Amino acid sequence: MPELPEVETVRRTLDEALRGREILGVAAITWPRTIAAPAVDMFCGVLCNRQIWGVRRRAKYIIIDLDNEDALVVHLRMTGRLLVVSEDEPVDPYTRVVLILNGSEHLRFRDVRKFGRIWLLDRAGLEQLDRQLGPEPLDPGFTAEALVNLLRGRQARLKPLLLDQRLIAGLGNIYADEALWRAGLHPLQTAGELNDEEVARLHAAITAVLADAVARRGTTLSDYRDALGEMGENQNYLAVYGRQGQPCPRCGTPVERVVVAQRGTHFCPHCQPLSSS
DNA sequence: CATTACCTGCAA
DNA sequence: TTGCAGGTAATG
Repeated sequence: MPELPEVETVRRTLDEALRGREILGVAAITWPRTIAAPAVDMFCGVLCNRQIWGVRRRAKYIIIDLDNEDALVVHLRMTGRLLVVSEDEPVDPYTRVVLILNGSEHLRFRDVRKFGRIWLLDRAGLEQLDRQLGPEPLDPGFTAEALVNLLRGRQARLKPLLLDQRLIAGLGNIYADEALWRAGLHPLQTAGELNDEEVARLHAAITAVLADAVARRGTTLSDYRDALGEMGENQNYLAVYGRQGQPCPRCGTPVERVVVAQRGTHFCPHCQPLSSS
């Protein structure tokens, strides 16, 4: 479900709700595989009576910094939600982990498909995670020149490359398609064949698509909600994702859907020609 | 590079 | 009943 804009929106709402708060204990872990590391006993022991410094994001990971320099790291995968609610709120059947906060509230992890994972990592673990991930596309250091260097010599096609978190961190299936549409580039285009002007267009498209979606608090197609349970608005502004058969907003040509690297891929055959330059 | 696995719900 | 879904890791 969630890509960079959704995770960033969860981070912001979570930081507001959790900064300075205390985790008093673990009320329930009803799907233990959610806890990826460490073992559940140690997980609960370390979390008990920890204060929360703040909430950060790296790629699609939520990082909740704790007062002992460990961090609770959460990946929502497809259907995960992190919710701050009153302890009186009924626990719905898809809730997998419940943490008890001071002030009679819960931090709940809800996840229909059980793909989401939570880690309790020390500083070394956080650094290792960071090293596995490519640059943050909304950081100032992510320039068009940086993207030129990342794509140079690459034989892979653009769509799968944009989904590779080791190259650029945070894009997923929605925003990869939206960025390629905005840049006027075909998803099957060989990355290394782009000229500098095309890479500059792709860079501008990636940053604009992500920034716009953050401003609209993410895309809610079904499961995604922020930490207060609110939906996003960006689903009302998608150009091609999920719009196969409907007119391209730029030229009116019907949007096509193909499968690339096992992922549904949406594009405008007129605005996104496959060139061989 | 492609396929499978992890899971459940929902629409066709 | 089948296939598909916003993600990623583990296999050939």
